[in-house]
Order: sequence, then structure tokens, then C-alpha cells
Amino acid sequence: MIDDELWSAIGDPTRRRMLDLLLADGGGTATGLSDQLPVTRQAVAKHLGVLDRAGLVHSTPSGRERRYTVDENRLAHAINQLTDVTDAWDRRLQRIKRISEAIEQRKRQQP
Amino acid sequence: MIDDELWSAIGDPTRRRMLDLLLADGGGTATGLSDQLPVTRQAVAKHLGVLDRAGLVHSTPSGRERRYTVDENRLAHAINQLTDVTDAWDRRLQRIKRISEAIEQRKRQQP
DNA sequence: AGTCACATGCAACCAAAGGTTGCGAAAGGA
DNA sequence: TCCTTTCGCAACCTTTGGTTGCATGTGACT
Repeated sequence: MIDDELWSAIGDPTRRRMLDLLLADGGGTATGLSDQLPVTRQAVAKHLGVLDRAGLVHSTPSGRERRYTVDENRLAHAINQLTDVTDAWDRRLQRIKRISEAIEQRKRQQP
Repeated sequence: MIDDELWSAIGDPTRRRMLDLLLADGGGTATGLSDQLPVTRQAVAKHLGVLDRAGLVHSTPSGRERRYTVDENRLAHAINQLTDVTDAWDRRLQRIKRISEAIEQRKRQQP
């Protein structure tokens, strides 16, 4: 089963956009991210804390600013788990579709 | 971009398990679901309201109970959007990996 | 050195959402 | 009829995403 902490980390829309921006720019700061987002720097800082605890980003202080970068291996791992979930649902939907088709088939043969 | 209402509907772990149970059993009631979940019937009822507003389930009153079933088309649509997101992230990770490999390559050629 | 600007961290506060308990009402079975 | 079951509604608690306000530390510019 999927790690719920990982899912909840990437389940928030703002955090997804943050990861996207960090990947696009190759890292960034809380202030820099908040410039490109409709929320305040403090909200961004809290989200970075969540992502950090989930291991999806790492931070290093550099002078007066703190730079965050995405842990690509960890994100790849999270994406794999997401894919597992969607695949499982896909298989279940397919199975249900096959069953209902079989029932329809039988109905037509024995009305 | 993904529909955030759909994502938030399937983003909650309890709602994911509910959808899973409904698919496995071919539908169910709030009380029946709460028997198989670690939350109360009222919590389940609220979640069913969210899923209903997102169009992922439909309900029909039947005697003293109300039966819920999954809208398979709608769920399939949601799964497709999830897949789109994971694919987009996958592509971005691949691109970054290629870039960093190219940089490494250049470093080795010109140290 | 001295000051000014800027990025951060911390605290208090607010609103929405997931969860709980409690209660009253409608439908089925003894 | 009476009892059980299932539901729906309301009040309340806790967590979480978001805000404003303030103090601190670091870089930059005269």
C-alpha cells in the first residue's frame, strides 16, 4: 500500500506547484517561490517544511537565504507509488467491465 | 491542468479506501462502509457527500437505506488525469537527468 | 564602520475540513 | 404494536492551510 505521508505531501495543489517550480528552476527559496505563487512566503515556508519531512526536498542555508532543491530519487519513488495506485484502480475497473459484459452476454443468451 | 476538485476528492486516504470498497462490493451504504473502516458512519456520510458532489458516486434511496455506487466513467476520467500528472513529472525528471548527464560528460572532457 | 534592505524564523490568529458524540425521525421485522 | 436499524441534522473538537505582525541575521552600499 502507498505511504500516506508521501501521498499527502504531493496531494496538496500548492505543494504540487511548488515541486513543479523547483524542478523547472533547479531549486529556489521560500521568497522566490512565493513570488510565483498566490500565497504568502510563510505559507510557502510551512509547505517546504512538510516536503522536507517527507524527504521530497532538501535545504542548505547559503548566506542570508535558504535554498531548497528537489530530491529527485524520492520524487521518482513517490511517482512510482502513484502509478501503482492508478494501475490498481485501472485493473479493478477493467475486471468489473469484463464481468458486467459477461452478464450482459448471458442475458442475451437466456432472456 | 488537473481539476483540483477531482484530485482533492480522491486525495483523501479514507475516500480512496471507500472507493476501493465500493468497487470491490459493487456498491454499499454508509453504515456498511463504516463497518469496514476505522471511522464513524457520520464521517463516512460526509465523505460520500464529497464524492457525490465530485460526481464519483451516485446514490439511490432504497427502503430505509441509501445505496451508493461508483460512477465508473467518472472514476476512469479521474484516473486518466492522475496519470497525466505522473507522466508530466516523469518527463520532467527524465529531462533533468539527461541535462545533468550532459554536464557530467562535458566535465570529463574538459577538466 | 554604519546604515539600509532583504530573507528568514517564530508566534498568534482565522477559516475550512475531517472526525466525533448526541438526538430525533422514518422504514422493516418480531 | 414495539423494537431495531438506518438515516439525517446539529454541535463541538482538532488539524491544517493561510494570514498578519514582529524580531533576527546577513548582505550591500556610502
